[in-house]
Amino acid sequence: MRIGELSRRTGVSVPTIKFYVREGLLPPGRLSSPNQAHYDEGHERRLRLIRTLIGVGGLSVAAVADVLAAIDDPSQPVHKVLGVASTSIAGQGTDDGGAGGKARSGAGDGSGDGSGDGTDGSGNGERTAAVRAEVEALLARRGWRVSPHYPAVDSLVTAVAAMERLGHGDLVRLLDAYADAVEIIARADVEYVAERADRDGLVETVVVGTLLGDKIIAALRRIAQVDASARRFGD
Amino acid sequence: MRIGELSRRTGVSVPTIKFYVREGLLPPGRLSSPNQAHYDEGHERRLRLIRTLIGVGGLSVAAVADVLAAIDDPSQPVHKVLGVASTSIAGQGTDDGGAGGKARSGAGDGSGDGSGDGTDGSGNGERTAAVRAEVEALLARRGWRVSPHYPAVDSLVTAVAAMERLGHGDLVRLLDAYADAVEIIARADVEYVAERADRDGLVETVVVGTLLGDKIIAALRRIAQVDASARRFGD
DNA sequence: GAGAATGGAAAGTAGCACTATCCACTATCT
DNA sequence: AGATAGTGGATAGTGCTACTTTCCATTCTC
Repeated sequence: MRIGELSRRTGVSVPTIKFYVREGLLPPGRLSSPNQAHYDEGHERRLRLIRTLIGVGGLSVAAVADVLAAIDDPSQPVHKVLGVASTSIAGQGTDDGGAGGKARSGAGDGSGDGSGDGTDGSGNGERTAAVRAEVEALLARRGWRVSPHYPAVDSLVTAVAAMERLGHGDLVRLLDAYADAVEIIARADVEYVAERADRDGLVETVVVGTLLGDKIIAALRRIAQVDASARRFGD
Repeated sequence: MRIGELSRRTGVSVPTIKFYVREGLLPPGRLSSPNQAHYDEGHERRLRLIRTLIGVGGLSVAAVADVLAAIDDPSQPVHKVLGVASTSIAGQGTDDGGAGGKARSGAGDGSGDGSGDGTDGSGNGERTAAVRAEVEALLARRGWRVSPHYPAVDSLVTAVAAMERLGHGDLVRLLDAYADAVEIIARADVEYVAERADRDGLVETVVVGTLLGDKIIAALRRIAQVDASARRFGD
């Protein structure tokens, strides 16, 4: 098929498709003449994936490029790809919290206010270190064997530290219940992956399952909260 | 304190603070003279919350404005605020999936591409309806009593539909395990809220706990996946 | 009373995700 | 063979968001 049909089938405009090709999200079509290219269902599939990652997954175009590059690289082990996917998600949402002053720009900065300590938000550095220790204690308590450099550990530390900074440190008590719950989820995730021997598109499945899975879990939590609340306090 | 100190304490630049005041995220300081205003710890607290919502929570400035307005309105029941928070999160991530073409704008919409069906991506409308039925069956099976108009239900439907569209409909089988897990989480959440009688700042706690809680749960899931995977397949 | 800080308004900027416009072709219909 | 629509490739432009910069007439602080 040619670009027009690809556009019609996916609902993505022709200029946008061209844009994705330029950005390296979508491989170019196969040229049959200097200005005539053909696209196949692989392109269509990929394009749908891109739109979902951007639209439902909330990733930026650059993040999608990273994720897709990792998916396409057959030498990447699955967990590495997942790492890329996690940090790509995180890239648009897990950062800062009241320290330096820049959250989205990232131009020159150069550690402008690198005063020894104290002058800033609220002795941020040591706080984060304390939280990190707390988190590592949790992992040890759980017997979860994971490298402390795994990006998700950083996300966890960032989020917990943010809670404490806001004066909601009490919420940390919920972490053990969350860990219980998450074990169930992770077991199901891994079980699902384990039972399909076909490695074809497995990496994509993992990425989709993880990214969209997060959205699903968040939505289910809201719904379950409503129900639990109704149950606890009577209708 | 004056704006300079507020800035120093929180690490947010003076112009940015002014910007937040203009946008209605932060109430203006109390004027003592025509050009001299005072800010208190309430402002500081609020400013930290804003930065966290934007930075860690990934909300847009407009979404933060909505959430804060809901938090501040004492006539809003907690679940309504949560609804606003959910949709504010969703606003930057749960939409589209391959149909209309715009994903981030959201200006006038008015159900723009209401073509009967077919011409578009892949008979999207009926698919979504089927998914919705599936989701409602899940809720019924679980005995979760929640209005089907609750925004989280829409998010859930959107995410599941996106999975199916990508050819990963199999993943839906994980939903029951997720539901089990999420019940644990929601019970803990509600329990936590229930045991603090002080309604002071309770709404804020719920919002923070929900928004940051999602990040925490996602991070924990990644970590637990790594562990479960190692356990399943041997080191 | 001099220099720094403040409030308020308005204009400017950087990044992002597209979108529009061109151009020289090619495909297809008639 | 000619008209019309579609194509690849490149460059420029658009709209939106989240700030920044620049002003200026005060006001605080030393």
